[in-house]
Amino acid sequence: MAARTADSEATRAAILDAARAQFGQQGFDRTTIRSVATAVGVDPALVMHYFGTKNGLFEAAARLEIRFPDLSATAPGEVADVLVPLFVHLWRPDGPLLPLLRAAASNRAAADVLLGVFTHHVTPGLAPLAADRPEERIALIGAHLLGIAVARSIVGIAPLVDMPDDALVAWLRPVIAHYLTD
Amino acid sequence: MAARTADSEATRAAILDAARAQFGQQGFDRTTIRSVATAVGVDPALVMHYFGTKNGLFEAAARLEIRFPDLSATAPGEVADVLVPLFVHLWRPDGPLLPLLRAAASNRAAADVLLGVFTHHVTPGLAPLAADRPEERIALIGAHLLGIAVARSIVGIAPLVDMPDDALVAWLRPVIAHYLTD
DNA sequence: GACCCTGTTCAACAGGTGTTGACGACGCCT
DNA sequence: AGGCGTCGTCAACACCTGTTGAACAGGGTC
Repeated sequence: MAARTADSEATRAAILDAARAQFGQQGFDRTTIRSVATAVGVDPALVMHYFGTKNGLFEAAARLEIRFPDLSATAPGEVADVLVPLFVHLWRPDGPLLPLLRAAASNRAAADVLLGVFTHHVTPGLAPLAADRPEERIALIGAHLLGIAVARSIVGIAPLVDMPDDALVAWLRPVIAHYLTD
Repeated sequence: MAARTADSEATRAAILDAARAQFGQQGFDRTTIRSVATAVGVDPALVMHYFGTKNGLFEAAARLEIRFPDLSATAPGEVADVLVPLFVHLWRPDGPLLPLLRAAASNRAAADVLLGVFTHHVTPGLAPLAADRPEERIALIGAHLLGIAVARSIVGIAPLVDMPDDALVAWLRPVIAHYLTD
Protein backbone atom coordinates (compact mmCIF):
# COMPACT_ATOMS: atom_id res chain seq x y z
CA MET A 1 0.00 0.00 0.00
CA ALA A 2 2.81 2.39 0.75
CA ALA A 3 0.14 4.01 2.85
CA ARG A 4 2.69 5.15 5.40
CA THR A 5 3.43 8.58 4.07
CA ALA A 6 7.12 8.94 4.55
CA ASP A 7 8.31 12.40 5.50
CA SER A 8 9.85 12.52 2.07
CA GLU A 9 6.83 14.01 0.40
CA ALA A 10 6.50 16.64 3.10
CA THR A 11 10.06 17.91 2.93
CA ARG A 12 9.92 17.79 -0.83
CA ALA A 13 6.88 20.01 -0.71
CA ALA A 14 8.56 22.30 1.81
CA ILE A 15 11.54 22.69 -0.49
CA LEU A 16 9.22 23.46 -3.36
CA ASP A 17 7.40 26.09 -1.33
CA ALA A 18 10.59 27.78 -0.27
CA ALA A 19 11.91 27.64 -3.80
CA ARG A 20 8.76 29.20 -5.20
CA ALA A 21 8.92 31.97 -2.64
CA GLN A 22 12.55 32.76 -3.32
CA PHE A 23 12.31 32.46 -7.08
CA GLY A 24 9.28 34.72 -6.90
CA GLN A 25 10.91 37.36 -4.75
CA GLN A 26 14.49 37.38 -5.96
CA GLY A 27 14.50 35.78 -9.36
CA PHE A 28 16.46 32.83 -10.65
CA ASP A 29 20.05 33.96 -10.30
CA ARG A 30 19.83 35.39 -6.82
CA THR A 31 18.08 32.29 -5.54
CA THR A 32 20.66 29.67 -4.67
CA ILE A 33 20.34 26.02 -3.85
CA ARG A 34 21.94 26.82 -0.54
CA SER A 35 19.52 29.61 0.32
CA VAL A 36 16.55 27.41 -0.40
CA ALA A 37 18.06 24.58 1.63
CA THR A 38 18.78 26.69 4.69
CA ALA A 39 15.31 28.24 4.49
CA VAL A 40 13.87 24.76 4.83
CA GLY A 41 16.53 23.66 7.28
CA VAL A 42 18.03 20.86 5.24
CA ASP A 43 21.27 20.19 3.47
CA PRO A 44 21.80 21.61 -0.03
CA ALA A 45 22.54 18.12 -1.27
CA LEU A 46 19.03 17.07 -0.39
CA VAL A 47 17.62 19.66 -2.74
CA MET A 48 19.79 18.28 -5.50
CA HIS A 49 18.73 14.77 -4.60
CA TYR A 50 15.08 15.60 -5.06
CA PHE A 51 15.25 17.86 -8.09
CA GLY A 52 18.45 16.83 -9.78
CA THR A 53 19.58 20.26 -10.78
CA LYS A 54 18.82 23.90 -10.13
CA ASN A 55 16.91 24.10 -13.37
CA GLY A 56 14.93 21.08 -12.33
CA LEU A 57 14.02 22.81 -9.11
CA PHE A 58 12.99 25.90 -11.00
CA GLU A 59 10.88 23.97 -13.46
CA ALA A 60 9.16 22.16 -10.64
CA ALA A 61 8.53 25.44 -8.84
CA ALA A 62 7.29 27.23 -11.92
CA ARG A 63 5.23 24.42 -13.32
CA LEU A 64 1.72 25.59 -13.74
CA GLU A 65 -1.41 24.15 -15.13
CA ILE A 66 -3.76 26.85 -16.19
CA ARG A 67 -7.33 26.01 -16.83
CA PHE A 68 -8.40 28.87 -18.99
CA PRO A 69 -12.14 29.36 -18.65
CA ASP A 70 -14.54 29.12 -21.53
CA LEU A 71 -15.33 32.68 -22.49
CA SER A 72 -17.21 32.04 -25.69
CA ALA A 73 -20.54 32.86 -24.06
CA THR A 74 -19.23 35.93 -22.23
CA ALA A 75 -20.06 39.42 -23.40
CA PRO A 76 -16.96 41.51 -24.20
CA GLY A 77 -17.98 43.98 -21.52
CA GLU A 78 -17.74 41.26 -18.90
CA VAL A 79 -14.53 39.61 -19.94
CA ALA A 80 -12.57 41.66 -17.44
CA ASP A 81 -14.74 40.30 -14.64
CA VAL A 82 -13.46 36.82 -15.41
CA LEU A 83 -9.97 37.57 -16.65
CA VAL A 84 -8.71 39.95 -14.00
CA PRO A 85 -9.45 37.83 -10.91
CA LEU A 86 -7.95 34.84 -12.66
CA PHE A 87 -4.72 36.63 -13.38
CA VAL A 88 -4.52 38.38 -10.05
CA HIS A 89 -4.72 34.94 -8.50
CA LEU A 90 -1.92 33.58 -10.64
CA TRP A 91 0.28 36.55 -9.77
CA ARG A 92 0.17 36.22 -6.02
CA PRO A 93 3.62 36.41 -4.45
CA ASP A 94 3.56 32.66 -3.92
CA GLY A 95 1.94 31.92 -7.26
CA PRO A 96 3.72 30.33 -10.19
CA LEU A 97 3.75 33.29 -12.58
CA LEU A 98 5.94 35.66 -10.61
CA PRO A 99 9.01 33.39 -10.59
CA LEU A 100 8.52 32.93 -14.29
CA LEU A 101 8.21 36.66 -14.89
CA ARG A 102 11.32 37.46 -12.86
CA ALA A 103 13.30 34.71 -14.52
CA ALA A 104 12.08 35.77 -17.95
CA ALA A 105 13.87 39.06 -17.50
CA SER A 106 17.22 37.36 -17.92
CA ASN A 107 16.38 33.93 -19.27
CA ARG A 108 14.98 33.26 -22.70
CA ALA A 109 13.69 29.81 -21.72
CA ALA A 110 11.55 31.27 -18.96
CA ALA A 111 10.33 33.97 -21.30
CA ASP A 112 9.34 31.25 -23.74
CA VAL A 113 7.27 29.51 -21.10
CA LEU A 114 5.49 32.78 -20.47
CA LEU A 115 5.05 33.24 -24.18
CA GLY A 116 3.58 29.75 -24.33
CA VAL A 117 1.01 30.63 -21.71
CA PHE A 118 -0.06 33.54 -23.82
CA THR A 119 0.00 31.66 -27.11
CA HIS A 120 -1.65 28.45 -25.98
CA HIS A 121 -4.10 29.68 -23.39
CA VAL A 122 -4.87 33.38 -23.59
CA THR A 123 -5.02 33.66 -27.35
CA PRO A 124 -7.26 30.65 -28.04
CA GLY A 125 -9.45 31.57 -25.11
CA LEU A 126 -10.06 35.10 -26.31
CA ALA A 127 -9.98 34.60 -30.07
CA PRO A 128 -13.68 33.78 -30.43
CA LEU A 129 -14.56 37.15 -28.94
CA ALA A 130 -12.24 39.32 -30.97
CA ALA A 131 -13.16 41.18 -34.11
CA ASP A 132 -10.82 41.52 -37.08
CA ARG A 133 -7.09 41.08 -36.60
CA PRO A 134 -7.61 39.18 -33.36
CA GLU A 135 -3.90 38.51 -32.76
CA GLU A 136 -3.18 42.19 -32.38
CA ARG A 137 -6.19 42.79 -30.20
CA ILE A 138 -5.38 39.93 -27.88
CA ALA A 139 -1.71 40.85 -27.76
CA LEU A 140 -2.65 44.33 -26.59
CA ILE A 141 -4.87 42.90 -23.87
CA GLY A 142 -2.12 40.52 -22.81
CA ALA A 143 0.41 43.31 -22.75
CA HIS A 144 -1.87 45.39 -20.60
CA LEU A 145 -2.41 42.61 -18.09
CA LEU A 146 1.28 41.84 -18.08
CA GLY A 147 2.01 45.50 -17.48
CA ILE A 148 -0.30 45.59 -14.51
CA ALA A 149 1.46 42.57 -13.08
CA VAL A 150 4.86 44.21 -13.50
CA ALA A 151 3.61 47.53 -12.17
CA ARG A 152 2.09 45.87 -9.12
CA SER A 153 4.54 43.13 -8.24
CA ILE A 154 7.88 44.30 -9.53
CA VAL A 155 7.99 48.07 -9.87
CA GLY A 156 5.45 48.72 -7.16
CA ILE A 157 3.45 51.62 -8.59
CA ALA A 158 1.50 52.67 -5.53
CA PRO A 159 -1.97 53.39 -6.90
CA LEU A 160 -2.04 49.97 -8.53
CA VAL A 161 -0.65 48.15 -5.54
CA ASP A 162 -3.30 49.69 -3.32
CA MET A 163 -6.14 49.33 -5.78
CA PRO A 164 -8.70 46.70 -4.78
CA ASP A 165 -9.33 44.04 -7.35
CA ASP A 166 -12.88 45.08 -8.10
CA ALA A 167 -11.75 48.64 -8.80
CA LEU A 168 -9.19 47.23 -11.18
CA VAL A 169 -11.89 45.22 -12.87
CA ALA A 170 -14.03 48.34 -13.21
CA TRP A 171 -11.19 50.24 -14.87
CA LEU A 172 -10.30 47.43 -17.24
CA ARG A 173 -13.81 46.40 -18.22
CA PRO A 174 -14.35 49.02 -20.95
CA VAL A 175 -10.76 48.92 -22.15
CA ILE A 176 -10.72 45.18 -22.70
CA ALA A 177 -14.11 45.41 -24.37
CA HIS A 178 -12.75 48.13 -26.62
CA TYR A 179 -9.71 46.11 -27.54
CA LEU A 180 -11.87 43.11 -28.37
CA THR A 181 -14.46 44.79 -30.54
CA ASP A 182 -13.14 48.24 -31.42
CA MET B 1 43.75 73.07 -22.31
CA ALA B 2 43.75 69.30 -22.06
CA ALA B 3 42.55 69.58 -25.64
CA ARG B 4 44.35 66.41 -26.62
CA THR B 5 41.58 63.88 -26.29
CA ALA B 6 43.26 60.86 -24.85
CA ASP B 7 41.85 57.53 -25.93
CA SER B 8 40.60 57.25 -22.40
CA GLU B 9 37.26 58.83 -23.10
CA ALA B 10 36.74 56.62 -26.13
CA THR B 11 37.39 53.32 -24.38
CA ARG B 12 35.36 54.48 -21.44
CA ALA B 13 32.47 55.09 -23.80
CA ALA B 14 33.06 51.73 -25.49
CA ILE B 15 32.89 49.98 -22.14
CA LEU B 16 29.71 51.84 -21.35
CA ASP B 17 28.17 50.84 -24.67
CA ALA B 18 29.06 47.19 -24.22
CA ALA B 19 27.79 47.27 -20.67
CA ARG B 20 24.50 48.80 -21.72
CA ALA B 21 24.09 46.19 -24.42
CA GLN B 22 24.81 43.30 -22.09
CA PHE B 23 22.81 44.63 -19.16
CA GLY B 24 19.98 45.22 -21.60
CA GLN B 25 20.09 41.77 -23.12
CA GLN B 26 21.03 39.55 -20.21
CA GLY B 27 20.24 41.47 -17.08
CA PHE B 28 22.46 42.40 -14.18
CA ASP B 29 23.50 39.04 -12.78
CA ARG B 30 24.35 37.35 -16.04
CA THR B 31 26.41 40.31 -17.17
CA THR B 32 29.90 40.02 -15.72
CA ILE B 33 32.75 42.46 -15.54
CA ARG B 34 34.77 39.98 -17.51
CA SER B 35 32.22 39.57 -20.28
CA VAL B 36 31.98 43.32 -20.74
CA ALA B 37 35.76 43.64 -20.73
CA THR B 38 36.32 40.93 -23.33
CA ALA B 39 33.56 42.37 -25.51
CA VAL B 40 35.49 45.63 -25.61
CA GLY B 41 38.84 43.86 -25.78
CA VAL B 42 40.34 45.21 -22.59
CA ASP B 43 41.30 43.86 -19.23
CA PRO B 44 38.61 43.42 -16.58
CA ALA B 45 40.67 45.52 -14.22
CA LEU B 46 40.28 48.47 -16.54
CA VAL B 47 36.54 48.32 -16.18
CA MET B 48 36.97 48.44 -12.43
CA HIS B 49 39.41 51.28 -12.80
CA TYR B 50 36.89 53.41 -14.64
CA PHE B 51 33.73 52.56 -12.76
CA GLY B 52 34.98 51.42 -9.40
CA THR B 53 32.54 48.60 -8.92
CA LYS B 54 30.04 46.55 -10.85
CA ASN B 55 27.22 48.57 -9.39
CA GLY B 56 29.00 51.72 -10.47
CA LEU B 57 29.17 50.38 -13.99
CA PHE B 58 25.50 49.54 -13.91
CA GLU B 59 24.53 52.94 -12.59
CA ALA B 60 26.57 54.62 -15.27
CA ALA B 61 25.01 52.41 -17.94
CA ALA B 62 21.48 52.90 -16.69
CA ARG B 63 21.75 56.60 -15.95
CA LEU B 64 19.17 58.39 -17.94
CA GLU B 65 18.02 61.92 -18.23
CA ILE B 66 14.51 62.06 -19.50
CA ARG B 67 13.16 65.29 -20.79
CA PHE B 68 9.48 64.72 -20.47
CA PRO B 69 7.68 66.91 -22.98
CA ASP B 70 5.16 69.54 -22.01
CA LEU B 71 1.79 67.98 -22.67
CA SER B 72 -0.40 70.60 -21.05
CA ALA B 73 -1.54 71.94 -24.42
CA THR B 74 -2.06 68.48 -25.93
CA ALA B 75 -5.53 67.07 -26.42
CA PRO B 76 -6.05 63.73 -24.63
CA GLY B 77 -6.72 62.08 -27.95
CA GLU B 78 -3.25 63.01 -29.14
CA VAL B 79 -1.26 62.14 -26.07
CA ALA B 80 -0.42 58.74 -27.50
CA ASP B 81 1.14 60.40 -30.54
CA VAL B 82 3.70 62.01 -28.27
CA LEU B 83 4.04 59.42 -25.55
CA VAL B 84 4.41 56.25 -27.56
CA PRO B 85 7.30 57.32 -29.82
CA LEU B 86 9.07 58.74 -26.79
CA PHE B 87 8.84 55.47 -24.91
CA VAL B 88 9.59 53.29 -27.88
CA HIS B 89 12.76 55.28 -28.29
CA LEU B 90 13.75 54.81 -24.65
CA TRP B 91 13.13 51.07 -24.90
CA ARG B 92 15.41 50.33 -27.81
CA PRO B 93 17.70 47.37 -27.15
CA ASP B 94 20.57 49.77 -26.59
CA GLY B 95 18.50 52.28 -24.68
CA PRO B 96 18.76 52.90 -20.97
CA LEU B 97 15.38 51.54 -19.88
CA LEU B 98 15.78 47.92 -20.84
CA PRO B 99 18.74 47.27 -18.52
CA LEU B 100 16.78 48.91 -15.76
CA LEU B 101 13.73 46.81 -16.48
CA ARG B 102 15.68 43.57 -16.55
CA ALA B 103 17.56 44.44 -13.40
CA ALA B 104 14.37 45.52 -11.67
CA ALA B 105 13.14 41.95 -11.91
CA SER B 106 15.58 40.88 -9.26
CA ASN B 107 16.84 44.09 -7.74
CA ARG B 108 14.76 46.45 -5.65
CA ALA B 109 17.13 49.38 -6.20
CA ALA B 110 16.71 49.15 -9.96
CA ALA B 111 12.97 48.85 -9.53
CA ASP B 112 13.06 52.01 -7.45
CA VAL B 113 14.83 53.89 -10.21
CA LEU B 114 12.11 52.80 -12.58
CA LEU B 115 9.51 53.82 -10.05
CA GLY B 116 11.20 57.19 -9.80
CA VAL B 117 10.91 57.70 -13.55
CA PHE B 118 7.23 57.09 -13.27
CA THR B 119 6.73 59.19 -10.16
CA HIS B 120 8.87 62.17 -11.10
CA HIS B 121 8.38 62.36 -14.83
CA VAL B 122 5.35 60.50 -16.11
CA THR B 123 2.98 61.44 -13.33
CA PRO B 124 3.69 65.19 -13.25
CA GLY B 125 3.72 65.31 -17.02
CA LEU B 126 0.32 63.73 -17.38
CA ALA B 127 -1.41 65.02 -14.26
CA PRO B 128 -2.68 68.27 -15.84
CA LEU B 129 -4.60 66.23 -18.39
CA ALA B 130 -6.22 63.73 -16.10
CA ALA B 131 -9.68 63.98 -14.67
CA ASP B 132 -10.57 62.93 -11.13
CA ARG B 133 -8.32 60.49 -9.27
CA PRO B 134 -5.42 61.25 -11.59
CA GLU B 135 -2.96 58.92 -9.81
CA GLU B 136 -5.00 55.86 -10.70
CA ARG B 137 -5.53 56.98 -14.24
CA ILE B 138 -1.87 57.67 -14.82
CA ALA B 139 -0.81 54.48 -13.11
CA LEU B 140 -2.99 52.52 -15.51
CA ILE B 141 -1.46 54.28 -18.48
CA GLY B 142 2.01 53.65 -17.13
CA ALA B 143 1.22 50.01 -16.51
CA HIS B 144 -0.03 49.65 -20.05
CA LEU B 145 3.08 51.18 -21.55
CA LEU B 146 5.24 49.11 -19.27
CA GLY B 147 3.36 46.01 -20.33
CA ILE B 148 3.93 46.76 -23.97
CA ALA B 149 7.64 47.15 -23.27
CA VAL B 150 7.75 43.79 -21.50
CA ALA B 151 5.64 42.11 -24.13
CA ARG B 152 7.80 43.45 -26.92
CA SER B 153 11.29 43.30 -25.50
CA ILE B 154 11.25 40.54 -22.92
CA VAL B 155 8.49 38.06 -23.62
CA GLY B 156 8.42 38.67 -27.34
CA ILE B 157 4.72 38.54 -28.14
CA ALA B 158 4.83 38.37 -31.91
CA PRO B 159 2.01 40.71 -32.98
CA LEU B 160 3.46 43.45 -30.81
CA VAL B 161 7.03 42.87 -31.89
CA ASP B 162 6.03 43.11 -35.52
CA MET B 163 3.62 46.00 -35.09
CA PRO B 164 4.87 49.27 -36.61
CA ASP B 165 5.03 52.15 -34.23
CA ASP B 166 2.29 54.15 -35.91
CA ALA B 167 -0.07 51.21 -35.69
CA LEU B 168 0.71 50.99 -32.01
CA VAL B 169 -0.03 54.67 -31.66
CA ALA B 170 -3.34 54.18 -33.43
CA TRP B 171 -4.34 51.39 -31.06
CA LEU B 172 -3.31 53.27 -27.94
CA ARG B 173 -4.71 56.67 -28.86
CA PRO B 174 -8.30 56.06 -27.76
CA VAL B 175 -7.30 53.93 -24.78
CA ILE B 176 -4.99 56.54 -23.31
CA ALA B 177 -7.60 59.21 -23.97
CA HIS B 178 -10.16 57.06 -22.19
CA TYR B 179 -7.89 56.52 -19.20
CA LEU B 180 -7.25 60.26 -18.97
CA THR B 181 -10.76 61.53 -19.19
CA ASP B 182 -13.05 58.56 -18.66
C1' DG C 1 21.54 -9.96 15.17
C1' DA C 2 22.49 -9.03 10.13
C1' DC C 3 20.67 -6.73 6.15
C1' DC C 4 18.75 -3.38 3.32
C1' DC C 5 16.05 0.71 2.14
C1' DT C 6 14.75 5.37 2.74
C1' DG C 7 15.76 9.99 4.14
C1' DT C 8 19.40 12.71 5.07
C1' DT C 9 24.04 14.86 5.99
C1' DC C 10 29.21 15.63 5.28
C1' DA C 11 33.07 17.13 3.01
C1' DA C 12 34.93 18.29 -0.99
C1' DC C 13 35.50 19.46 -6.07
C1' DA C 14 36.02 22.62 -10.00
C1' DG C 15 34.81 26.68 -11.91
C1' DG C 16 33.40 31.41 -12.11
C1' DT C 17 32.84 36.01 -9.65
C1' DG C 18 34.06 40.85 -7.98
C1' DT C 19 37.92 43.10 -6.56
C1' DT C 20 42.83 44.49 -5.64
C1' DG C 21 47.56 46.14 -5.94
C1' DA C 22 51.74 45.96 -8.28
C1' DC C 23 53.71 46.30 -12.59
C1' DG C 24 54.65 47.70 -17.72
C1' DA C 25 54.35 50.58 -22.02
C1' DC C 26 53.95 55.05 -24.26
C1' DG C 27 53.98 59.85 -25.44
C1' DC C 28 54.45 64.62 -23.83
C1' DC C 29 57.00 68.44 -21.48
C1' DT C 30 61.10 70.67 -20.07
C1' DA D 1 67.67 62.60 -22.41
C1' DG D 2 65.13 62.06 -18.48
C1' DG D 3 61.16 62.20 -15.80
C1' DC D 4 56.18 61.86 -15.40
C1' DG D 5 51.34 61.33 -15.83
C1' DT D 6 48.18 58.57 -18.54
C1' DC D 7 46.36 54.21 -20.17
C1' DG D 8 46.46 49.86 -19.64
C1' DT D 9 47.72 44.69 -18.17
C1' DC D 10 49.06 40.68 -14.99
C1' DA D 11 48.49 37.67 -11.50
C1' DA D 12 46.36 36.70 -7.61
C1' DC D 13 43.00 36.91 -3.59
C1' DA D 14 38.89 35.35 -1.18
C1' DC D 15 34.43 34.03 -1.90
C1' DC D 16 30.36 31.81 -3.54
C1' DT D 17 28.21 28.76 -6.84
C1' DG D 18 26.23 24.12 -8.62
C1' DT D 19 27.25 19.60 -8.19
C1' DT D 20 29.02 15.03 -6.57
C1' DG D 21 29.86 10.71 -4.13
C1' DA D 22 30.54 8.66 0.08
C1' DA D 23 28.82 8.15 4.56
C1' DC D 24 25.33 8.10 8.40
C1' DA D 25 20.95 7.08 11.25
C1' DG D 26 17.14 4.31 11.93
C1' DG D 27 13.54 1.21 11.40
C1' DG D 28 11.33 -2.76 9.22
C1' DT D 29 12.20 -7.66 7.50
C1' DC D 30 14.28 -12.15 7.40
